[in-house]
Amino acid sequence: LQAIDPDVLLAHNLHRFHIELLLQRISATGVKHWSRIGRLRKTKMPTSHPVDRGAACGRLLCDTWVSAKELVHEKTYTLTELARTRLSITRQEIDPRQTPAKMRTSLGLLEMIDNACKDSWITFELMFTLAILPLTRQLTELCGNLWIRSLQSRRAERNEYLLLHEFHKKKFIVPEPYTKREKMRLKGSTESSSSSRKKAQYSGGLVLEPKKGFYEKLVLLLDYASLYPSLIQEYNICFTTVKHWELGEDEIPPEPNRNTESVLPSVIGHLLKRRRAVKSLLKDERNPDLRTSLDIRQKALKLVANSMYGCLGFENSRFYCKPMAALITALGRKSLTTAKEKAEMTLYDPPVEVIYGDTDSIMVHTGIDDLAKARKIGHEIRKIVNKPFRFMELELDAIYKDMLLLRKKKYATNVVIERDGKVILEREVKGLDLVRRDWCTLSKDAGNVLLDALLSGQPREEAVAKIHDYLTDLKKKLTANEIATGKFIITKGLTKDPKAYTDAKTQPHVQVALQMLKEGLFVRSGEHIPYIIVINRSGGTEASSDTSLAARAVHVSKVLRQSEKTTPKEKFLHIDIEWYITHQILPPVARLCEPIAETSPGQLAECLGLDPSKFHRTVAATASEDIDEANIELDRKDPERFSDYPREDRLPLRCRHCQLRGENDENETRKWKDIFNLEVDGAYMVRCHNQNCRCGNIDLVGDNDDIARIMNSIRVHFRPYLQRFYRRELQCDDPMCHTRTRAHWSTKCPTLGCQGNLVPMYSSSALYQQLSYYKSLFNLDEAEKRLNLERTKREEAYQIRLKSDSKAMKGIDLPLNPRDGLPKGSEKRFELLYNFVDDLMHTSGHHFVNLSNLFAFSQ
DNA sequence: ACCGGGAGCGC
DNA sequence: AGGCGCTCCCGGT
Repeated sequence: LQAIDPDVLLAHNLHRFHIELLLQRISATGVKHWSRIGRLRKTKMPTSHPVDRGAACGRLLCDTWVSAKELVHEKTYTLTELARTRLSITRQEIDPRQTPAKMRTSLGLLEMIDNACKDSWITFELMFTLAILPLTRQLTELCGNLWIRSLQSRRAERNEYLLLHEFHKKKFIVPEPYTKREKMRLKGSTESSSSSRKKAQYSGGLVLEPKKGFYEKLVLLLDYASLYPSLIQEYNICFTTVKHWELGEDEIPPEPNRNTESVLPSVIGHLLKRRRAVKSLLKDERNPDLRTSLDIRQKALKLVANSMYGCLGFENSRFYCKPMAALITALGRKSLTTAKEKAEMTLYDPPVEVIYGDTDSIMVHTGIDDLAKARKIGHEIRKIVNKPFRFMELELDAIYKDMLLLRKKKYATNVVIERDGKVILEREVKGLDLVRRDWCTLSKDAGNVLLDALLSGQPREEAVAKIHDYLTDLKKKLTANEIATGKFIITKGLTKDPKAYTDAKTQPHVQVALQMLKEGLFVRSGEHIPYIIVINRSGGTEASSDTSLAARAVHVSKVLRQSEKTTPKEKFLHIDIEWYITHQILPPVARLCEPIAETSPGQLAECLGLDPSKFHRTVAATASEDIDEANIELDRKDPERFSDYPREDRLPLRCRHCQLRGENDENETRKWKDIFNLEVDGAYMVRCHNQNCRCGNIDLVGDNDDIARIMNSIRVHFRPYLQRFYRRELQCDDPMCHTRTRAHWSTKCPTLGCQGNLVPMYSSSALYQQLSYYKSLFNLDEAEKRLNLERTKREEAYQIRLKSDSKAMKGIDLPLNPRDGLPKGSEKRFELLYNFVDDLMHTSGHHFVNLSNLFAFSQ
């Protein structure tokens, strides 16, 4: 160090590991002049917090772990992972427990040295790839703080310096920071739980209730550009204008006077203006080096502007001001609400619908497929919303195609991207289980397969079939032990040191961490613990205390290491396949399929080889309701129940003769009448009613061609009913509540404060009724019953009329049997058609009542 | 059935 | 060593 005298010390995890390690080794081995790791001669080596005590003062300390956490979004920030994702390098890891053994052989030692060199190089590349030094330098120049502090990612401090400089320049007196004692006193009075996250001190962003479902038409994403910074400008929010000093606890201050521009808005405005300028320079710049540097500059400006709000709500900040933070979020909520309302006030055909929104964005379902039209709608909404604002700007950020909206902050979609006139779709997944590290790869793989199927644009039935096949196959592979151990790894982070947990025994990752400590490994807060759940291995004689989940968690390395061994006796750790299916695969898979009407949790469970009846509970309310409804219909054996069946739901069959000969008038009577038009023409079955028709009013099902034609007509006629049912739209049964939403399994009304239940707008019993209607058209026995009934009625009417009117016509000239007058073989053809509808009913059976025994399809 | 701790997302 | 909002799992009561 003395010879090289570097300006920068670099390492991955420098602050929490390397500096301390260096000093520890220096003191252990008695190396002289320890303070040469810095540039100031010091005598006493600090025992703790060497960086804060200035042990390395005079040099910049660049910690790629710290910087990566601020600059890029990753699932985990180990050097191995960053090398993989950022540099596409596979880094070799060495188990620290192997170190002593390696150090004993020269070959092992060389390997260790080689490894250390490679790690240094990776860290170097990472620093350059992330542009850590130029970016932090920009931040430092902007805010006027120390560079080394920017490298430590202290946003609050950066912010503090920026404001200090600004207020000082304008001759303001700045607030003194609290002293240690004052902080202690404040904390003591308000009490605080040292452990987990604090309760929120004020309300934040508004999240609109999502209209859950699957959207096949285009969806617009409109969002406010830099919402909080532009709110500060728009409403002139400043320490000098918001009357935070005359407020009670939890009061939201009134909107400040907007006619002047105060300090904070001008600082923000300055930052945003400079960013716009840099961005426009970037647009025309061709030199790649300059482009990189300009891009870094615009990023830094954005970072500073965006972090202002967060620091206002930060209790330890010098410029902490809760009322201002609360006012900003309140205005943000208002802005989002007005954007939603204005979007919904537009008059488009079909009407657009705001299906979701979070803090600064609204998602608008256009109901159309035309990209250009959708974009136009987006820009029109944008214009309406932006009209009253001076600074705030709603932008059309993206257009989505095929969107699965599951819950607040959880959705998946394809983003429509136009590149060189071509349209490309790019997957975007937010918040779903499959983007979280605490689900095993197996579970995430399944999730991705499901999304591939659902968002591929193929028909829903096909997608669902693929999903069922995949799950069935997955189950097969799992039972056959064909899945790699690595797929079962679950990773969870420690937020505390393992020994600090009060409920350690209930948490798998804490249990594993404690086990690691026992084995002499370093484990501390912030570490990610990879583990696998194995089968309870208590032999029976021992007390079975290790049946709890936490006790069945084992560190990955143990499972992997044992699989290398050959002796079967030593393979005592068995992955708990059953647990993975029921806890890691089924729940996320079922959640993804919630809006998909073509399947159900029971069916998904069945594919995975589970007892579907056990998963009825999750859907109990909806399913049982449907079963009851359908049963009521079944119990009603009223032969006349379709006599007043709505005209629009009836099957419109036409006589092929009239049609072909052009003998049809506009008159509806030329249509084939179905049997239920009793009042018109008696209870005959399907005859042409055109008196002049060449068919001679013979029966509709004259030959085999007719059968094929009718079957097709039924298919075509039935499709929209099935589709309506598939959409599974629900509405609240509370007459005061007009909530409508798409299907999900909960029957509670999603509207806040409403206690109503959701009922299907098109229920399974309605669908069932439709099928029953088709069936009745071809049921000769039922027709006979109806004829008999009708005859009795007419006879009675005749008797009554006879008493009062001697000239009454008899009018009971009905055939005795519906089979009368039918051409030869018709009866058989009716049977064929009847069976056809019956089949249709059975194949749709499972859609009606999730796996109930109503249709006994389990065979 | 309800509650709180813990984790990890979204914005 | 910025903020709050929102699931989701688990165990305890």
